[in-house]
Amino acid sequence: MNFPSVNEQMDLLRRGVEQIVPEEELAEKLERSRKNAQPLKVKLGCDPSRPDLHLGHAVVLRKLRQFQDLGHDAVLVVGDFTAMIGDPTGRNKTRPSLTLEQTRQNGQSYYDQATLVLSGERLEITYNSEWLSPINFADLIRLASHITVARMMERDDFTKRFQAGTPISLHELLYPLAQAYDSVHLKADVELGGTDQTFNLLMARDIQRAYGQPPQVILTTPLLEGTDGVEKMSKSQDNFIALTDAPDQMYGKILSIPDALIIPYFKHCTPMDGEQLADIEAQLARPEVNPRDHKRRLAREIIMVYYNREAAETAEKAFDRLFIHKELPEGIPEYSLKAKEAFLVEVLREAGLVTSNTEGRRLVAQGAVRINGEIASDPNFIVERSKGYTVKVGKRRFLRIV
RNA sequence: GGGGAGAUGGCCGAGCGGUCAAAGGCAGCAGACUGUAAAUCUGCCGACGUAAUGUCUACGGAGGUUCGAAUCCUUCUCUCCCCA
Repeated sequence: MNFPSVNEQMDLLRRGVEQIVPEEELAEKLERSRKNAQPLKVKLGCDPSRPDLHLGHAVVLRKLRQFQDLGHDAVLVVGDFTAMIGDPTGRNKTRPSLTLEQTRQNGQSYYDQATLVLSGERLEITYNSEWLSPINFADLIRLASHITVARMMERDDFTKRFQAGTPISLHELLYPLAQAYDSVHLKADVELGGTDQTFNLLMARDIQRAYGQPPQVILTTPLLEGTDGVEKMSKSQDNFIALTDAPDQMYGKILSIPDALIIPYFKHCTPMDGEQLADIEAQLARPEVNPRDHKRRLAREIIMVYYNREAAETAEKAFDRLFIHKELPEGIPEYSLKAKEAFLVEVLREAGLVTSNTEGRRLVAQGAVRINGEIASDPNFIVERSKGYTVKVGKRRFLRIV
């Protein structure tokens, strides 16, 4: 196996990374791996309770991909066992405990989505129930004995919650230990994670040492802000762009991000290098440049990462038609009336455009519903079969009634 | 082990016997404006209902008092604080 030079590897790996702890150790590990022609084992944990991946996840996945491209081995650890604890980083205290079957399904789905970014080669997927489940109480005591309460409470969100008086269950303290033990079991050389994982990743270093292993190097990637520009991208905030979003959806979502996110998104979601980024940044600084044009480019670039150039161009055209020229999009879902006639509002609800009849009425009252281009003002409008209607609700919900 | 406080809509948080589908804020949705940006302004924001001073469901769970309870009582579950 031929690895690029250590300097070359470091240059690439450092890019877009928040922190490498400790950097010299990574260089040493790369050096040794090169000398012995032995790839590094790079670990990334994934949460099987939320199997929907978005651009935020892609930041760290892309970093892992770089390791793969350099010739190292990626290990995805599906935290099916730790999911029973629920990562205390999340605010949700109670997570529905998943059955083994569900975690396997989610794990598979995670894998399918992750390979949109990762290479299928040099990729291993593991489930931590495999080694955590057989651990007995004595093992657990031994494991826990290596860490003091004070050390555990250093973790930012534990401290905060403790001070704020919000409950911390004892088992939550075990989460970092469990995750750390994963690294021991796998003999990980490197572990990747978002900056919110820093504590957990560092914990593994201590535990690995306690078990007589060389500690892993940790590499953290920034948390990408969501489309609202305020909160971190997450499904629960509904500010995400899913990896599996259709090109049209991606395009629309990207164009609605605040301007301040243009650079971060270019940086973390596209293959642009430092020079190209600087160039875009310089252009955006000029008053005569409309940020929208760069946003359009950003949208195309991101779509090209997950689809291809044609898809990007098609999405852009569809967008222009819909929002700039205010024409109808292609592929409007159709709904065939079962009865001879029906209340429009009920049809909308059945078609999933609104969640309740009340919401539908409300929207009609607000002038948000158009029938064949005309604002519908009658909440009791009745649609008749075979008349054919094109209905628009709000800006982006369409339905063709036949 | 003892004492005290608390659990309200997606979240935060007011209410403390009727006028409460529950103030206010955030989030969300819609309209205006625009670059589907941000900011701003306006309206909406449990369900059902053509509409109503209408019906149903809802203030941790279960009972009870009352003409009437988010509000009072009993009990259960959960949480926080102080003392030991």
